[in-house]
Amino acid sequence: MTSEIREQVIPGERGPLEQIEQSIMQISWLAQRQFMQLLDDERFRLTVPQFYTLLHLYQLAAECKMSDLAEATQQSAASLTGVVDRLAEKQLVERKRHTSDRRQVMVVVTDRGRTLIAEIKQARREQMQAALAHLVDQEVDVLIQLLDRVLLGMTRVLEHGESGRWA
Amino acid sequence: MTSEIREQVIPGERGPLEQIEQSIMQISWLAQRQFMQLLDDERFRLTVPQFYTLLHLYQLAAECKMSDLAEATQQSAASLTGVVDRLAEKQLVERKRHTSDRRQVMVVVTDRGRTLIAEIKQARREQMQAALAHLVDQEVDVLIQLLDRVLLGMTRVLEHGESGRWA
DNA sequence: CGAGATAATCAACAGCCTTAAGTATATCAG
DNA sequence: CTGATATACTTAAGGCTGTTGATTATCTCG
Repeated sequence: MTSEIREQVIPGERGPLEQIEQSIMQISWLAQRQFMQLLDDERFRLTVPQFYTLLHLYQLAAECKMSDLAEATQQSAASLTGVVDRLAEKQLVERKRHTSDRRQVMVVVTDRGRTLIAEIKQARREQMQAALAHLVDQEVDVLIQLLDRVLLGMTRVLEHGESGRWA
Repeated sequence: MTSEIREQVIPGERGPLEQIEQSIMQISWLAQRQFMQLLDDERFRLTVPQFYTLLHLYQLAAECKMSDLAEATQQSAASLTGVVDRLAEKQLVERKRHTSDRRQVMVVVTDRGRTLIAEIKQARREQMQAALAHLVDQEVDVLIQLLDRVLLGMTRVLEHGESGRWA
């Protein structure tokens, strides 16, 4: 895996991995904060976990059982119950019982939910456009490819970790 | 600012900006979730906002008044009060009064806090190493540069936004 | 001194997180 | 069929963070 030594751990030294670590941490933090504020807008009135839950259902374009939804969105089942409660109150999703196994609860996004997600994604794209305005097209392409591979690496580590946890 | 039209908004079409938007959103979400679990480890027992607050003080390497800290970490003053309360309980930071202006509260990281941050950064780097193991050195370099520019764009938009908000 | 601005905290309430316990349904051995 | 066990989800309690609006202490300036 680590066939070469990219970084010697000299205190005070900053290796490339540490730089990426810091950049990703900061981008994650800032992106979440800004997104939180965007979602708080009167047009949307969603929280971040609510958005990601709804987004997953939107992208799936099919009904999804609670436990699968919990795993996909990295939330505990107990947490997800509350999130789906609030989404259902707002009529953005609907709960149904699985026909044959009545223990399972299936969740689907409603038309209202689909519309809302589309609006949020549009607003988010405008934010992104402002943040990336100074990158040229070619850089954008490279960035897309690299981000995809980072994402792949992160999800893979997640899957391999014992019961979804790292540490 | 948007001198060229990179993306026509055709519903259902996926332009490059939308791809970056999605990648960054997903990476942010995953990174935060994974980091949350790492911080929950018995060695650390921190929350994400506590970590970022402590990190800022660590990087600053100087005392910082509450309002500056709130702005730097994108938290409301009211929220930050509680976060600093808990960090102080754990003896990771200390509160002091500004000598001349006694309204201001200055916060400093303690030795204990510095040690903890260093340990967390080390653990985080190991996670990152696993996630980025399949990138070659040159890609890592390019990624660093692009992430820096994304970060710059995001912070700049933040600063220009009315009272720190977008939307 | 007194009015107003500024810095931080407090109070009340909602949402999400964790852990542990509880409920309903399914499965399977005897 | 019955009873034990497993599975899927919900509920409950407690802690942390977020919001808004009020409050306290201090500073500044006329």
